[in-house]
Amino acid sequence: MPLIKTNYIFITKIIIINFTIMKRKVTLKQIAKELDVSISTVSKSLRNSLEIGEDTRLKVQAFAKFYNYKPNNIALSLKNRKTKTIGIIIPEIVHHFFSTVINGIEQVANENGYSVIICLSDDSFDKEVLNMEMLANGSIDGFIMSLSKETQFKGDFHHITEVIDQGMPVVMFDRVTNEILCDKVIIDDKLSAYEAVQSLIDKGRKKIALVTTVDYVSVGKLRTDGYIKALLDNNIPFDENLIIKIEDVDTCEIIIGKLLEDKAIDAVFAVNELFAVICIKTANKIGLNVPKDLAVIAFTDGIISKYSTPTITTVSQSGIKMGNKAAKMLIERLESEHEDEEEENYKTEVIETHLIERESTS
Amino acid sequence: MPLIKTNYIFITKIIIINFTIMKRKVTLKQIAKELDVSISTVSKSLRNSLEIGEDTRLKVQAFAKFYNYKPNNIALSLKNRKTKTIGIIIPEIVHHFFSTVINGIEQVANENGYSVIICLSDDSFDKEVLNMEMLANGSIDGFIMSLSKETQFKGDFHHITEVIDQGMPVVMFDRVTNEILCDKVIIDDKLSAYEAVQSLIDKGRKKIALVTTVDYVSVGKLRTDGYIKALLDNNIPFDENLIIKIEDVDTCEIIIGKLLEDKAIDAVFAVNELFAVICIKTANKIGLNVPKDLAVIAFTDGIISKYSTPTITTVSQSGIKMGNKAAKMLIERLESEHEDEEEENYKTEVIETHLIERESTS
DNA sequence: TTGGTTTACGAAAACGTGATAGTGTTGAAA
DNA sequence: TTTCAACACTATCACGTTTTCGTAAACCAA
Repeated sequence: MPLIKTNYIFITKIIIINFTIMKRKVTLKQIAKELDVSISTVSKSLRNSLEIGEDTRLKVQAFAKFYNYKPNNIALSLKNRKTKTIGIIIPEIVHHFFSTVINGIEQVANENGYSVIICLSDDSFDKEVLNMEMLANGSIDGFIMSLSKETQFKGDFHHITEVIDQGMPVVMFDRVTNEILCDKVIIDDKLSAYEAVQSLIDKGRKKIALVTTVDYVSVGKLRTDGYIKALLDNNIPFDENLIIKIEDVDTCEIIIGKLLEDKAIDAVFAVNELFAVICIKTANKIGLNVPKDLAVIAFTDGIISKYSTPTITTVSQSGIKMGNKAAKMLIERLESEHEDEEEENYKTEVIETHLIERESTS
Repeated sequence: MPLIKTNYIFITKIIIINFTIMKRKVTLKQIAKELDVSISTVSKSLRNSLEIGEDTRLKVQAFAKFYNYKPNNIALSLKNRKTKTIGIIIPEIVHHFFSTVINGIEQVANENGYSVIICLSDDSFDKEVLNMEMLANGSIDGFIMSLSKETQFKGDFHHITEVIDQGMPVVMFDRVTNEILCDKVIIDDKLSAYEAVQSLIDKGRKKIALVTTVDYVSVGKLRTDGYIKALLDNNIPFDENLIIKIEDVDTCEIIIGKLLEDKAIDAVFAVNELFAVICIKTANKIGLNVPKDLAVIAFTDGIISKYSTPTITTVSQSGIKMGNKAAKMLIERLESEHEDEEEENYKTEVIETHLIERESTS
């Protein structure tokens, strides 16, 4: 039985080596040297190539298994010219929506053997550019990103154009721009806002205020549009004074307080749950009862809405779904790119939203 | 003026090339070919080597700049045997504390030219092992991780020992284990819990309940210990019935409700803010006023505590600081490892906590 | 024996980079 | 004129893989 004999020799050998090269990562070269065969033979054996005789193949496999050989990812990336890694660029991570999207991306990425590498722009244009350049130099196969506020404000997207021109696919989500042609995953911000406001009107609210962001934040603008449209469609006079645009969260309480001095206001539509909860707290302070005197509805369903008192009715945009979709689109493009070069049929996927009714409206 | 002449020729040349090789990433080889010099010359020119004549050097630099040449990260990683990438393994990302830590890690990493690659274990042992194996094959230089619940439950840390044995540094934070020797960043869970409970006692609370996690979650256990010690030190009889261990968040409301039936309970110490806010809501439901009838204090300062009604007094553990520290420790080890091999002086850093007093106690 | 086909393996290239070690030309000192 | 150094550049290797191509040896048929 030659096989057993081989194994025996092989095992004694291992023990000796074990003391010399310790537990450090083994390479094909080391295995080849130890077993006195060529690197090619080792490589082929491990991929079960029929070119290699059974004896050698099994010997190599046993040896590799013992040493827990795993191909070096970096070497593979270099050779294959793909890293199986997705780069994610988002404004911030301590943020329920964004972390949910990451979660969604990671799920799909993992299922398909991809890793995710995350960079934060901190809503800064420069950091966004820097991070993208860093990742674009071979570290990743494609981007999934949401624009920083500053980038949206400046309207400068050259860094994105650049990576796309280099043949690196980009999928944008949530905060997107029309100026870049690429795959996108969004919600219908305008329609969702419209429906939210409509629901307030349906509940008999007459004077609805809007607490939104500054206009250059794309989603803020769109939600504002939806709000206005809902009013007009219901023949409600649209009043500029009922719209406040928050630039700085830290000081918004005062502005909101001023807004609520108008006691005729019986509802507030806020473009995010932070604004909403601040509205509620401010309202409480000046003696208003939510929802009796003031109904509040927020965009983006997060942790705050669920645990605030009263709980807040929200427009839920599933970050998980957006992340899933974005990852799917990116991976699909990455894997298909080999067949047909640059068939630029970019898609924009719209993820459905729905209203989660809670205590703050009723 | 030969320089200008050179530049002229060079520019016209570029335009032609521009049409042929498009905007794709340029390599040293391509530049070398176009300028009819060797790869070494190009490489050296770009690193401003004095070996290369000024003419050639400037020419190459101009060409490279025009084409926006950037060295390929993967090639560099392979060559230098380091990736300048940190692997982060955490249980979940849609979680205020963990995302804060990531933020902290990313800050320091970025400052030092490192990227972060994030994997989620979803509190599953298998996913944790899989992710670590994936990253350990060359993708990263070191790990920063917090153990999954299941890993803590099983007490199986072989995957971590393995990467450490391979010479890959690991820094653990928050959910750590004594069974692994490595750098760690923690807070003094026991002491912090002790102080929180003491503060309740100082405010005259007599019967303090504890809402905690199951024991195998290391931090939950430690915080429980602190709670008990504070009681005993104040000669308050310790009552098993006042401690409830939550396994499943979804059903905890009922258990908490049952606990609060004991009207003598005048304070609750919860090991996280989610438990705390649920306590408050449950208390309100059964007619208790927080903080008058029931004081509530929570571990971990997050978004909920800040915006809940009433706002919640918390023990703040700065995720940012923990992340900063963890990243610093890892990078320090990575950069020093070359000098002295394997000088295993592992440290455990304790990050300070402090009590943030809000409305839920007073 | 010859010619051809398997079998079983090895050599070498390629991915992109940077470092080490050459190499040929020029100029100057001896 | 020889020698040696400075200059300006090139060749080669290594990092760890996979893959293509090549080639001995063995086998088989004619």
